[in-house]
Amino acid sequence: MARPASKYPTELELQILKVLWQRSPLLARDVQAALASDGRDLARTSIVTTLNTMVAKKYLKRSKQANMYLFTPRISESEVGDRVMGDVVDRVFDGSTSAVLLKLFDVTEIDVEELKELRKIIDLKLKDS
Amino acid sequence: MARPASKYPTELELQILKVLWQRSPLLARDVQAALASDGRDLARTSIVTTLNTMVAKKYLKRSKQANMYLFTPRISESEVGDRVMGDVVDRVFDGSTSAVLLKLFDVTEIDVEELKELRKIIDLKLKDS
DNA sequence: AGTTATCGTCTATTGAACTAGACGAAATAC
DNA sequence: GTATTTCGTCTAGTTCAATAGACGATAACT
Repeated sequence: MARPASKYPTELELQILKVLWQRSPLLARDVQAALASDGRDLARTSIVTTLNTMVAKKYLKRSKQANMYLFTPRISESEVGDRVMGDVVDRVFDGSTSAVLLKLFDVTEIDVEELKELRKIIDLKLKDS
Repeated sequence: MARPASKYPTELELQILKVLWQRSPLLARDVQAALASDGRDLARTSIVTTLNTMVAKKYLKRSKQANMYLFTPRISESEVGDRVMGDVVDRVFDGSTSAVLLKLFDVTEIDVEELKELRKIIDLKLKDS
């Protein structure tokens, strides 16, 4: 009942993770500054509150440095990608990988280089099997 | 501000849409029955409330039939796919289509037939450009 | 030493999603 | 013709995410 907790990082959490994936560990204030320079201007306490819930969710870990805390990711960018794609594939596209691929081709612009790269990957996969 | 509204159908909304994409228009009670047989057993009023918010969001339209309402999707399966993939690509994968593709290959099982199919699509795309 | 800035914790508000009960109107059953 | 079922609307409670203020402790500046 009630609104369910999201299965993977929310919007703000993802923004924070992106900052920390680039440089970590960081102090809350540095995270705040980074988000601010990305146009998301939040009060210090908003950041701190969110960082702490992310620690509770195991997205981050926290370590004391003198009298303040440093935050480090506990979940990798790749792991988040896995979870999100996994969920989208099976909840939105009913588990059909090819449906997702077709949609991708449909929705986005892919340049020739990427297409060639992709064909290489496919050929490799085909050899494997 | 508070938690923002989701950009595309939520979990329950998606389940309802899937029902209606298969057969529509339907009465609230039929939607309820369909969800129940998928293991999601909700009170009638829960379904009705949700259907009405979906009408407000323009995901559905409602038409009176005698003394009750029939519900029909106003958004297609393909459109939802577009929105979800679009958001995932640019929010989670920073707009990198190839990153998404690699992740897909990584996360899911793709059989040989699908791979061949996909290569055809790529070759076609390459000819186009 | 006294003022100012900085940290962390705790408390609080708002809005969305999820869920369902109360209630009256209308249709159906007996 | 009364009783029961079926609808729709309205109201309401719960949880989570997002946001931030109040407040006390501590550190830094002057």
